[in-house]
Amino acid sequence: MSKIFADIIINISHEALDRVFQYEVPFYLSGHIMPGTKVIVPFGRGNKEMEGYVIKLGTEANFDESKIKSIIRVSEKGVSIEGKLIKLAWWIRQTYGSTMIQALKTVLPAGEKIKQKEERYVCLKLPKEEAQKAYEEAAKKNRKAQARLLRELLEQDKIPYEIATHQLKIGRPTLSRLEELGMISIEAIMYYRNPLNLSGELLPPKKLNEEQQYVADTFAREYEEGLRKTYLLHGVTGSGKTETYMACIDAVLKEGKQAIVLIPEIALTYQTVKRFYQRFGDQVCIMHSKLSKGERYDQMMRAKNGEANIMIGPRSALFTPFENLGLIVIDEEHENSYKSESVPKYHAREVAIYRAQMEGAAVILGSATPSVESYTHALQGDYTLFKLNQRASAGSQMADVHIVDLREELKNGNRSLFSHTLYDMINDRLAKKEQIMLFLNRRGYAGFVSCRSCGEAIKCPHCDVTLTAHRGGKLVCHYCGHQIPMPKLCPQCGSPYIGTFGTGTQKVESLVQKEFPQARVLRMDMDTTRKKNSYEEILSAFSNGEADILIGTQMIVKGHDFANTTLVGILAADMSMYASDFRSSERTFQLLTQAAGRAGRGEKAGDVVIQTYNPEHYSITTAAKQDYELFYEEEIGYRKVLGYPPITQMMVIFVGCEEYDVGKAAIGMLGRELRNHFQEEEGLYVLGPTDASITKIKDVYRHVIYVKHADMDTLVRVKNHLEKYMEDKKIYEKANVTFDFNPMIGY
DNA sequence: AGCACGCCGACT
DNA sequence: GTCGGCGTGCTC
Repeated sequence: MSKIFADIIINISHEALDRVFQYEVPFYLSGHIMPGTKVIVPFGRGNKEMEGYVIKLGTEANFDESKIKSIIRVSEKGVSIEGKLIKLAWWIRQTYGSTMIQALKTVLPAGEKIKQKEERYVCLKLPKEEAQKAYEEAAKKNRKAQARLLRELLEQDKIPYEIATHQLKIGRPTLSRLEELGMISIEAIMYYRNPLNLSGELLPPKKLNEEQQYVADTFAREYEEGLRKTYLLHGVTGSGKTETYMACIDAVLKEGKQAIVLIPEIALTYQTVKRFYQRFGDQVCIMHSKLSKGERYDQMMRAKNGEANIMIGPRSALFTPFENLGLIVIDEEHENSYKSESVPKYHAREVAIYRAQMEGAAVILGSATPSVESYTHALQGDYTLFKLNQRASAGSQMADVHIVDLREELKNGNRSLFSHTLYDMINDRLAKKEQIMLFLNRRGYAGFVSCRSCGEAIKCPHCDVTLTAHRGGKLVCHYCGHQIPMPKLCPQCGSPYIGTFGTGTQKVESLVQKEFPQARVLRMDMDTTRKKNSYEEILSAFSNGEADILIGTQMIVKGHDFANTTLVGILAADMSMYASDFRSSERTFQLLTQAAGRAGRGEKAGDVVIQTYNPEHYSITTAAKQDYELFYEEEIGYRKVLGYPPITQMMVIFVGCEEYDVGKAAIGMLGRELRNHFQEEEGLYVLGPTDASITKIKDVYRHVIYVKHADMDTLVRVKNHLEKYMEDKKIYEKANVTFDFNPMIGY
């Protein structure tokens, strides 16, 4: 029988965390040891007994076998939260493809070490006179390091650890020796900051309507019975999903458990968080990408120490180290931001369900426009489906939706951005002092520059995309940020007849100002929200009535309720439908539905105008009717016919390389190996290798292979085989290879 | 992080 | 010579 080796991370909060150490698993422990298990191992020259976590088991030794020691025993503490998270990291690594280190970095609380450095101080323990004596003695006896440190400590009795080691050049062993002698102490000063600084009175829960109450009651009953299910809460915009979540969280807290609430980054605003604070007070903590590392660490520690019971945050909050996790809520579960863009490319929904299973927690997914994946699971009975069909606040009703055919407008000689319908309605609302939102789906549409003589669009020299015209005569690449001044002549043929096509938000803004000079206009897009709180500022300015018209991209359709907004104009609804991936119709439907849901949140009725060149496309007609089921039927039909997720599972093998030929050779090898090794595999479908549709980004050439199969397990097997193959052939050294399962973006 | 090793100046 | 302080590097 062959030996079993375990890769182990030693439990020390140092850079050593970046390395794994291999130990042998003695036969009497085999079966007791798996990824996540905390074990005691002999470490270092003195074979000091150290705690470590097992992250992987295998039969191969990657180290001089004679030097490999054995695990002493399983740590009696059992699998703690770190162990669970490490096991989760292992699952993520297996499922999505990445190194263990990459997986660990996504899972373990970031900034642990950084925080310690910031907060650690060297303090003087002796009274002044004794310290003075000690200093003189040290100086006399040639204990230079001690003397340096003591002189400094006599002036200020507390110096940051970093200063001591770097500026005063005191070695770490010296400090610990002095600490042992009782002359100094090394203290980590901990204090928790509350980043939102919300205090004030708690508000009693809002009265739930019948539908909400039914959901909350059913959930609470099943939870008390010990059932841990995944629920899909399909609630129309404005149906009060948040109140319903809070009622469910209440039920979980009553059982002494903790809850994680995932929210898309963009919706994580003061308003949202405030509602949770008002209901649950100090039990709430938040994660936010704009918090500093230290602040984030504080929040994670509060969670770990049981000082907080509810964590609200984006994707990464999923890894909150709660010891007693009882519920994970994913709000707006269809959002793209739940899929990680970097390796490991995990989906928060799938990881949430796995973590919940592992720790005995329930999951609630909520959306007005559930992802096709989740709805399919719900129909199959994997998830329990709840529906909220009514708007929560009485008197608020669904808006009237008008579809305008832009082709007709064009025929009638209207070449402007605004159809007659929209133009009239804007004037009407301006007269009534009601507010208007204009939504432009800018992706792939913002003003690009092309030559009328040769037809060439001006491209970024580093990326295979057209540059976007910005105000002030600059052309900007939205992928790498490259900027050039607007050329006078076509770089291809030298013709002076070059011009801007398409419309960006900046252009819409100036057109609106020209057409409606009396209106006060606010614009919100990537450019105006780059600053720290500008997103909040713009929205609250609009909410306070400081502007009549808000122009923006996707980000204006999420979350916020503006009672006085009675008109939403979608200037060009088609633009997300021609993207190269299979989710484009779904995305269009979601966007339009969410945008339409912005109108008429108050007591006044609202109107939505959708301008489109494809008025008969199902994602537009069904969004206009706010009919999710109808959309779903159409969409799932297409996915079935074309073999796309969730009917068929899909894996993208992506190769990025600065040299085109090297990348092409690498992906060619993968393609051949894939076809050879799996030619017997029933139902496996391979497309490619081929150049990605955007062939170059930031000077990196992109190649892809698409692999499809009905079972995800088969695709994971393919991935595992290729990972091994790449290691053997050293392909990783030549090119960057990543895997993406059921991608959210086109390649 | 802890431990050993090897370097270097001071003192019996 | 040798002792003790100090920095460096390694740990499966």
